[in-house]
Amino acid sequence: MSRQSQTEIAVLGALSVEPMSGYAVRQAIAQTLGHFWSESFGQIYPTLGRLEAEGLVAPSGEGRTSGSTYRLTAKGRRRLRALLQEPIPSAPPRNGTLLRLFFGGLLGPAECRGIVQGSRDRAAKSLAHLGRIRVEVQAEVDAGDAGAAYRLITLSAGEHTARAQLAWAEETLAVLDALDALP
Amino acid sequence: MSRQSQTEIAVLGALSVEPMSGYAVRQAIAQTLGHFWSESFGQIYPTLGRLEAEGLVAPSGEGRTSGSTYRLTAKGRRRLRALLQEPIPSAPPRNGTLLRLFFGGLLGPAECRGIVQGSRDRAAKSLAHLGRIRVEVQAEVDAGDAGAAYRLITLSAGEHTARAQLAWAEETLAVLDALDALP
DNA sequence: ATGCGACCTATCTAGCAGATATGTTCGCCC
DNA sequence: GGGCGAACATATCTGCTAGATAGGTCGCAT
Repeated sequence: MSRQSQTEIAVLGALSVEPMSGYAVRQAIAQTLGHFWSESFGQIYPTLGRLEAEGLVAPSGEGRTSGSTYRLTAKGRRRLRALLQEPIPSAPPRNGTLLRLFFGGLLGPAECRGIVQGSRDRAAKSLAHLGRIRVEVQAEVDAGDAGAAYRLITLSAGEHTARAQLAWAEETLAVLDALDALP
Repeated sequence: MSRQSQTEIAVLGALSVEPMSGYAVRQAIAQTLGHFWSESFGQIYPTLGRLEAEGLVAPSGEGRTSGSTYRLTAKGRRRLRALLQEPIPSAPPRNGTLLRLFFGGLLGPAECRGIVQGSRDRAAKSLAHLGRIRVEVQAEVDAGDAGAAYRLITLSAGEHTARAQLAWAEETLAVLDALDALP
């Protein structure tokens, strides 16, 4: 039961906040879990169908258009809690930037600089973005939202990672300068 | 041509160091690229077959057993250099730890502590492991190995990431303690 | 001599991302 | 009021990918 269930957690989790359509689930995941999770329609719709067949979610006739809206059932909420407790499948690494830099000797310092600068810029952008979200979530914490504290925790993880990436990129640009200058 | 080619880079890159069998390619990737890359046999063997058909790698009758050993051809080396220059596909996020903590309100602080401690322990272990590799690679740098400087760069990235994860975990454990104590 | 562990080559299943196709509904400008 | 574009919504297909599984060879130690 360990394989799969990752998408299920995300979908059930999204619906645990409020009822919504498949489209809205995708939006919610991209916006609020965006910096550490993603789902595609190709996953969401089959998953919703399966979850409905199992009685974990149910249609809830609402929404702007003809689109069907789903809500979490009591059984679905129990299942979500159970899934959250399951062991965490190891995160697959796969960092394209590092793969290229590892063979950087074939490219030379100049080309590598470009790659590292791209990485630094993305980290800086991400850090700024997370900072903007932080003030929103902090406001929710101050307003007494119990779950907001946990959202702050995941936000903090993103910030730590982005700052680490930034620091590494600056350090690496200096190293590449030295490599370019010396030999 | 952007999709795929990620596995090709890793396989061609491994063979650029020295000729080896498919099994050894997997070993090499797991050992030296392990902290930011992975490949499975299910990917490696079909890829090797395709690369051979394209003339990018060629059998080089050697190796301990009946197993065929592959070497990089001149054409393959050119292809690798070209692939390294291609734009980097965005890294898929998917962090199972953060997915669970985001919905941590459903689990409670105690359960979350366990998840975060696991994350902290993995980071500490990783940091120690990377430190051991660092002394080896540093020795290669001192011995005048030109490519070793780039290996040091990717190593440093792993260390930055692991330290960030460690710092976040410590910070988060304190936050969870506070959540547990107050309400 | 056999049994263990390493080396080595596959193949299959299901998860998954991204692209694509198709249609609906809304707000708004002209 | 009619058309246009943006957001909304559902669905499917392709190919990459991880992990499991299964089979086979070889050297060596007990």
